[in-house]
Amino acid sequence: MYRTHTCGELRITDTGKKVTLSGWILRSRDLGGMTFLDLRDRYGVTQLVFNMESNAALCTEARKLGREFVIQAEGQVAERSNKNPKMPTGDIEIQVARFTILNYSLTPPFTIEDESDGGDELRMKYRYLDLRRNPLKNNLLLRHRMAYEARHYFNLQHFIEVETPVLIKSTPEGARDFVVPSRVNPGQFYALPQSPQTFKQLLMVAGYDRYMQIVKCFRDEDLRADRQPEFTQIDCEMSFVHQEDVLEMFEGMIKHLFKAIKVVEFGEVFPRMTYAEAMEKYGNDKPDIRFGMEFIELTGIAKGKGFSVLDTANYIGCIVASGCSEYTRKQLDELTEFVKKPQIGAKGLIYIRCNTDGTFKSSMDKFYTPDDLQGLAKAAGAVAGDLMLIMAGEKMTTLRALGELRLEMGNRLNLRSKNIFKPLWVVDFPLLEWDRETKRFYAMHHPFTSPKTGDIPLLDTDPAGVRANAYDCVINGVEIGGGSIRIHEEGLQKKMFQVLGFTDDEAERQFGFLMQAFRYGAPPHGGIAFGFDRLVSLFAGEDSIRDVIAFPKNNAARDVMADCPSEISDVQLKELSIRVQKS
RNA sequence: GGUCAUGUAGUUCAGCUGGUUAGAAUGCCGGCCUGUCACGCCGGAGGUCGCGGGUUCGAAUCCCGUCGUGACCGCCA
Repeated sequence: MYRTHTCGELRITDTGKKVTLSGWILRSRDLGGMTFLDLRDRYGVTQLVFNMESNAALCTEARKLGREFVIQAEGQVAERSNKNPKMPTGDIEIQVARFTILNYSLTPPFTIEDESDGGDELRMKYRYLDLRRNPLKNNLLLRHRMAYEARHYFNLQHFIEVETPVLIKSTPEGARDFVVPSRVNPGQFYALPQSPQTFKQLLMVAGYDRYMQIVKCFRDEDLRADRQPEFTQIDCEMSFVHQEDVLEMFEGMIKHLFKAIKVVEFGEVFPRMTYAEAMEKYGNDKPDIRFGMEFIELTGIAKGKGFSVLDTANYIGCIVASGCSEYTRKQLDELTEFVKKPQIGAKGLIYIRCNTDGTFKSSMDKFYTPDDLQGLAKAAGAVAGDLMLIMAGEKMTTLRALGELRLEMGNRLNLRSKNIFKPLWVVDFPLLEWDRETKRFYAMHHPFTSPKTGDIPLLDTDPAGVRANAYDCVINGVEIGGGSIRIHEEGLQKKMFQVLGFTDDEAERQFGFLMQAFRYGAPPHGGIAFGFDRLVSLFAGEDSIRDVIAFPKNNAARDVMADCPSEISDVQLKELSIRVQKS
């Protein structure tokens, strides 16, 4: 028997017990006459004590143990004369009678402590050592509990988890597919699923009614802090539901997780905001509503003073930063630089200081009298002590830029606390998006999303104006999940493919099996998929989903620990009938 | 594909406008220490300054290229 107890469970009430513990040496403190070792396992840390007086030979041996050696120690639980209130086991220690080295360890390249001295790159290379640290361990435990609680909720709601295939048919729509060559079908490829979309719809056709799956999905696109090539979704689908039924069910799941894991309760239903409203007020389809600072449009009243920047703009909007009228020239310059970054691309930034003495100071004083400025301030609801930040230009571009500025101000003013959670549903997304490069419409969500019934006639006259039965769950400015009510009639689905520029042949070749299934009694259905990694990182307060994934890929989609991807042998290539172009 | 940042002991970093032997902390090794818990004290080892080229009397420092890493834009139905 390697252990009778874990390193996290012994307390003062266990004093006197003979116990055996196994674990890793966290650190040792050699005081000469006595030596203390901190023994760590998944459950905690327990202090082992060795004394020269009582057992010189053993104590001498214990001094030689290095960091991260794996040992098994037998001894008696004793009350400490000097207790350590900082650790749960701090009232006791083990007076070791005997120990065995189960394994040696090289000195780890960084310290296995909460505040490690290791950099990102190194910790990624030795991920298994990094995972020994509490922050990552706690994240993985949190992840486990969240998956467990999600399944618990869905089980109570009569959902069943069904596994869908990982080797599936490639389709050109949407993200780039990862492909897998088929050995027995030379020259042909599977794709890894970007999501189990078609399969969950087929499960609805099959009558399974309420489906969920915590499932790996794959997208061969560039990475971000919140994007990995393989990621996990909580994928769900329901039959005989309208949009409201779906929102209610999955809002319930989110609320359950918050209640069970974070002990946070939301009294009322999550706010609903249309896509149009989100863009108008926040310049963003995933607004962070932990703070206000909503846009105020000034297009109608700010023009006509001879300031060409405003006069030629088809949109003028502002945000009001309360209490920021004292911003220095340097701070204003920084904000201007911020919006002029190529990623944001604004031409400039106009400010109006609403001074506490009732006067106004603006970067456009040359064109606007104090009365004019007062008028603008009044329209924006700015009061003495506030700073108005104004942007103008082409409407969509300006809204987006103002949205970025709003988030930046939120950061600067510490309005984005990680301990506050503000969820909402963004609804009524456009069905289609025009792509300038390929000169065609793409489905904003996916091609199976149903249009709002009233907007169906617009499919022929004004496709861009068609709204979809599509919704996103947004928390703190993070898109946590998205879904839609699907098309379940063959006719409408055909129409949709037509609008997307598919010929009947192409539609048949790529989605024939789904279209065929729809001919056999597809029920009305809809669903949603949550980004599980993002949800966990939100709960964990982490900025990157890498911190909640056991073995993530780096920026360049590489596993630096395993050095993957890597080349394969000529034999493998030949078997797969693949020839690699040497560059 | 693009923009920005970054690369210096095992590790995390400092090293100003170019100037003699490249520093600190931590880790590691050795010594001392009987109540530590980030133990303490003393001593020691450890660096081709990512790589290649250039400018210069002289380059960790300036320039060009390249590679690695990170953030973002494009991309992500």
